[in-house]
Amino acid sequence: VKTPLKQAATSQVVLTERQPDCQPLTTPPKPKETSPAEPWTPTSNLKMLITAASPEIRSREQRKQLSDSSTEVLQAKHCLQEHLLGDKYEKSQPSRKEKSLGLLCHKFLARYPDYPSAAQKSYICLDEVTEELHVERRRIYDIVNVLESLHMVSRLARNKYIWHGRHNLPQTLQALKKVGEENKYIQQIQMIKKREYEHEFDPDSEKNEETASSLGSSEQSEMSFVELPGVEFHAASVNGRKYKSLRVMSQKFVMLFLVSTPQIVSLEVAAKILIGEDQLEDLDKSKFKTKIRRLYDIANVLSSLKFIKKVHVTEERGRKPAFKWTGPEVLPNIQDTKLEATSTTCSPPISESVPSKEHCSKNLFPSKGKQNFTRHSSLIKLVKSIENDRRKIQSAPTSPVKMSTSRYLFLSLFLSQIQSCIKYVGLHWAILFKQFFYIPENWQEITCQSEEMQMKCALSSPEALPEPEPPQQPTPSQPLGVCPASHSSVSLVILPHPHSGVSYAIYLHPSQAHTVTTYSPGFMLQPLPCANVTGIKSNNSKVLNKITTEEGDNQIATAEPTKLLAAEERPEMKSETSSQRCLKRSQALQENNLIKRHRGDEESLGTSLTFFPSGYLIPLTHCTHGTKADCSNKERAGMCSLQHPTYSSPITGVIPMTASELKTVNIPAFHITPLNIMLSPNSVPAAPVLGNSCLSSSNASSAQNPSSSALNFMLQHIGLIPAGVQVPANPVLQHVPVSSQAESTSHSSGNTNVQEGKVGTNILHLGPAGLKFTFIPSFQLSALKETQEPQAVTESFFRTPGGPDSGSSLSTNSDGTERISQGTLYIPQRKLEVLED
DNA sequence: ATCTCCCGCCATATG
DNA sequence: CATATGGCGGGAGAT
Repeated sequence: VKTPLKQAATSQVVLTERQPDCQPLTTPPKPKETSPAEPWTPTSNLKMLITAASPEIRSREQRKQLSDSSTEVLQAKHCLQEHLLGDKYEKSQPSRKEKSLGLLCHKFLARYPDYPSAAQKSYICLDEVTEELHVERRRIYDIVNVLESLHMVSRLARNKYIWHGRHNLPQTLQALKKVGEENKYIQQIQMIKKREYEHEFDPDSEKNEETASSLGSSEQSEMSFVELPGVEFHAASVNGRKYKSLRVMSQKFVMLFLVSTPQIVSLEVAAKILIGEDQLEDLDKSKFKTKIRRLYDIANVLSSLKFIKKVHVTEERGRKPAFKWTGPEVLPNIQDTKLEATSTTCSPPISESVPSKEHCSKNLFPSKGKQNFTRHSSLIKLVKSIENDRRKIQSAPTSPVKMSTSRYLFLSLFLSQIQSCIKYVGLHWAILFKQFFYIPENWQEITCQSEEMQMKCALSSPEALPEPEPPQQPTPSQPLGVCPASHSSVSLVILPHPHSGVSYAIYLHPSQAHTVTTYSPGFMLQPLPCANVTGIKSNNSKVLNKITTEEGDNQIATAEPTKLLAAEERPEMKSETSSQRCLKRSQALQENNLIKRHRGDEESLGTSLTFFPSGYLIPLTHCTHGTKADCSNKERAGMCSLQHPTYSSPITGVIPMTASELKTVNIPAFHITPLNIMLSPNSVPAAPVLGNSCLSSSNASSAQNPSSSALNFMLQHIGLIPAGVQVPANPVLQHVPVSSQAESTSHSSGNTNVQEGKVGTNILHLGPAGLKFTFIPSFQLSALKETQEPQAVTESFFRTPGGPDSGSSLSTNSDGTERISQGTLYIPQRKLEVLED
């Protein structure tokens, strides 16, 4: 609530901050260096203030309030000075620092609200900005590019950008994190460090090159811009040039933070990784320097955003500049509604969702330009319909479903899938579902609860890979080569939204659509045995140098609770399997041709199927949480964060279970009765080209996001799956004991009789169409069995590489600043507290 | 000396 | 073709 206000105020001040006569637009003469001996006049006082404040500004951003107030003071002084002294006395020479990109960015950001409401859609006119901020255009580009990489702005046209604020942040970061994981950045970092380490003794040989290339070659030769559905680049044509290098670099940089466990990245490492991606081993000195320069540029902007802050890592080599992530924590890939779900009622406030309907669709279809989507109105209708459902349900007396746990879980999961589909997938699918499924009146309610269940399931999977996982010792249960290229034909890129399942994009490679019939990219929620959990404690600390970090600035180390909060949630589940996932990526070229190929394939496929759910985007975020800014606010650490731990970690006791106890949560495979649905060609939406389509992401997605399984389900169901085809179990689950013995069947809408502890084949007759599903579930509810010792798991999670007694990973310097040793798990205090419960 | 990173030339992309 | 973008790296201020 306060944020907006503050912002408004700030922007005002800042806008007027710059003295009109201050400096000519041209670079002021450098001389200055005024007489050192300055009398204690108001002016000198001011100067002091400026010099004193200036350097800290960036770092001080930590404490928003403080910062703002000081800034204002500063500015006030400034004005005062002006009035008093007028022009004769040239104001303090801008002194490089006052022209820093960071400061500039600060001003830039001050002009716009963090969470612009639908109404106040703010456009950014570069001309105005450059003028008002008194800067060269070039600089603005730097800022805007970085912001664009975070989807905080997007280009509309020449000189025109639109401001999104932080609305997209959760999605963006989540997406970036995912991509980062898929990119094996963790390993790459490891490798760089390792090489560095080995270089000490064997400075000459590039023996490790093989290692590098082995990892590097297979890796994505080129990763393009990560887009967000609904925020795509307007000029689709642009999508495939070397351009936006800064943008991409920025994204990658952020990815590094998001994937590394102590969220600290040194410039050196970052630069190397970012370079290494393009040119293999081009230890070109100049190139490196340039990269560093750029990283500084980016870092400055990110700092202004308070996403990172400068620190220093000290190791044998000495003190190296690095940055620490202090931005919003990326939430685990869980369904939305969790927040609501925690409360007794699961239905989100209607008042919020209704008014933003318009906005919703607006965002969905980026307005002008060729409409990439053509079902504007229908989608609105869909949204409306969904909201109506909500309304009904809300008003309706809630009658908690009574059923056995297993059955409940089963059913709720299923319903949840439906819900997800309807919510995210889009009109056609939604219609199909509404048409063919019988959905209980209180399906929402059930679903909400089920999502909680899902979360539990999902969390139960030990996807935690702390920090240094020696690449050479794969965990036994690790599904290596899980995604054969041939099977990766369906590229499913899902960008979930933590709070509200905004903007999901489904990306299907049409040319290979047929292969879908034989492959179900992970049709399970969160499989994976917990075997991994035990293998989590990582060692291999050898490669890691002891690193301590210290606050880059010498600000008072006021124990900022918010900071801790922000930094916490940390030891959350990191997809271990992700590191093993195939990294196949479609080329930009393919992407560019995507649409065309769509057409062609449509024809070639003939009647069999013409359905390319390539991108229905329903930014429900804006619909249901439009005004939830306060919660997702950057300072959200408080309330929201407090809740996250409950879901973000398997060790918080949500599903307390020991590794041995954790069995399987196997989502049923489906036997699908034929269902031929024909969709008119024009029902095929244009494919939103996602800059980055990871073919293997389907696995990742499904593993992390229940919704993806729903999508898979639909893909199959819609007709991509021939009659009677038995969807092959996902390789990931191979080791899972899928018992499919008894077959208790039941007919009647939604009335399965999955019984606790009993596994069986169930057939569901759903809806008037008589759609028949054969479930071959194997629910082993043991997964949900409550354990009495969550603590055990906890400990195994947080064992430090050096051993249980290697000391706390968090210590304090004499000056009160944090000291973080790399190679150990960074366990924020907050987290520990939570865990202690 | 090293860390930072501003400045603005100039190649490209856009319209 | 005129502009808008933005890659790039020299070199200077900050430490």
